[in-house]
Amino acid sequence: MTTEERRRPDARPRAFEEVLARIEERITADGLTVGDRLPGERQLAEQLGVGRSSVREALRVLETLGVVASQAGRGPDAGAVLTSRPGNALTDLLRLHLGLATLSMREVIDTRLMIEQWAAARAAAAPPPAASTPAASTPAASAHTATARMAEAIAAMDAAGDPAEFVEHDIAFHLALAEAAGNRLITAVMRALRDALRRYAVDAVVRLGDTGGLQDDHRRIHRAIEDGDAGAAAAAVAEHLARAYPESGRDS
Amino acid sequence: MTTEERRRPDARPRAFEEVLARIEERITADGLTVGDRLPGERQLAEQLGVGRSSVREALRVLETLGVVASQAGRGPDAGAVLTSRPGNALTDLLRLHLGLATLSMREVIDTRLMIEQWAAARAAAAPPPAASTPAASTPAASAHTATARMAEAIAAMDAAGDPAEFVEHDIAFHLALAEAAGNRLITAVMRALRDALRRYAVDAVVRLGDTGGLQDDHRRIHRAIEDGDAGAAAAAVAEHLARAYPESGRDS
DNA sequence: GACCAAATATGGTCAGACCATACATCCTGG
DNA sequence: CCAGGATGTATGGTCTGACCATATTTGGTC
Repeated sequence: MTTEERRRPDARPRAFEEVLARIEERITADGLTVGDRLPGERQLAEQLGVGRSSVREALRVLETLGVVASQAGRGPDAGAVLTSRPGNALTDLLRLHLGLATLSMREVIDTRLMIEQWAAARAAAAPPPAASTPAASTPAASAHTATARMAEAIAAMDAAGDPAEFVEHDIAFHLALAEAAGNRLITAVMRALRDALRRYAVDAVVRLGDTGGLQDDHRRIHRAIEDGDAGAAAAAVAEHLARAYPESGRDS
Repeated sequence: MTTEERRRPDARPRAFEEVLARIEERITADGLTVGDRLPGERQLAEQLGVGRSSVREALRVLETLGVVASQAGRGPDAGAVLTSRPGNALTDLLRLHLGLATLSMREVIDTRLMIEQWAAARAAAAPPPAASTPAASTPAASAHTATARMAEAIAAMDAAGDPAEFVEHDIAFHLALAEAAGNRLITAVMRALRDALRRYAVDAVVRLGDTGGLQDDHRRIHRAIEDGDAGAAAAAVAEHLARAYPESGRDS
């Protein structure tokens, strides 16, 4: 009975939390968006009546959450700039909690299965609306629709020389699949899941030996999406994941 | 072309990043787990050859990710203790990126739909294995299986006096639904989604006026899960979410 | 033995200093 | 007038040292 509700439910907020709240307030109130700059650390400290270290801790939190990125030096790009990188936070979150055994590999794999089935069905049901993703997600993909990148990834996997290389393109394939659904939140989660499973995936490929079956699955998924057959797409994904992760990860 | 790849891809790591790596290394290497204590900030600083402020920034990051919790004072519970609260990080992540317009409400709602359909089907397919959740998720739920809590939430919604109260129990219902699937990662994501949508949900209830339809849905979902009918459970969830969020959230 | 006061360990915060970096500015030479 | 380098300066990154707040531990006192 010693450790019972040991949080800080009340407790007056710490200085950096106040800074955090004020910065967030400023973001929503002033309508700040990606690319805008925050005041310098010293200036912010003075404005909010706190020490610079408290400001720094708040900025560190925001950086962890993928909301700001700091750059030293001078000029338009220096200082704390608002960004939008939720992916790193999710990746760190998964890695650390997997390390702490808070999450099991099985749970991560099941989550991935859920996302991919959903994304495949969704991508098949809704054809790419002209310019793929509306907002800034992957600025590099202009003429590249997600399905086209899936096809490229399949070809690259055919040409891959070793398991590690195969997995890299496999990651690209499944990421493109998630992006095809056009949901940035799910894309970010998918990216984090794949990062967490990267090593695991290499082992799986090595264990299988032959990647022919996997490639057959990939082609079937791709075709089902292009044909607009949501049911077939989801089924193909389920088969594929079952082949890649056959009941493994029964730990915990 | 001014802002092109402005990250810090190389750049020698900052001190707090080194601290972060060493702490994570220690966690995995020494097999530290929830409840274990880290050395004090001063001691850690000396061990790693950095200033205390760098240690503090690293701890702030870990706290943001829900891996440690710090407590002042003295005694067994003081200091930085390893915890496991991935939920807060996800909630903050969603809230901030919604504020930055990196994510749209529609994307969040669609993600929620995906999770609930999956969870309902999963919960229906796999009956509760005796003691619901194995690890520490909601320590209060000992004799309470997830489905039992769903029934309780339905009753509480019937008795609710105002929309805010109704939504609170609605949240409990949907959280129990997610927990019924027995995946802690998905439960954590679901909790974050609901927190992000809380205000939105109240508006939706007020707009609907009558909560009878929602309650019918809730009962149908609950019954389908108890009957083990995965298809009916998923369909009921889809209908329910369509009723609650009818094409709204078309922003961005 | 019970109770209260002092010591102490811990995180929280601040102030100031210095370094590294990278753009801005100015000065010089052609 | 322009090109190029030297200097200036604003920014984040880091350390040191100090002090405060809190909560346990310790020890003294009745």
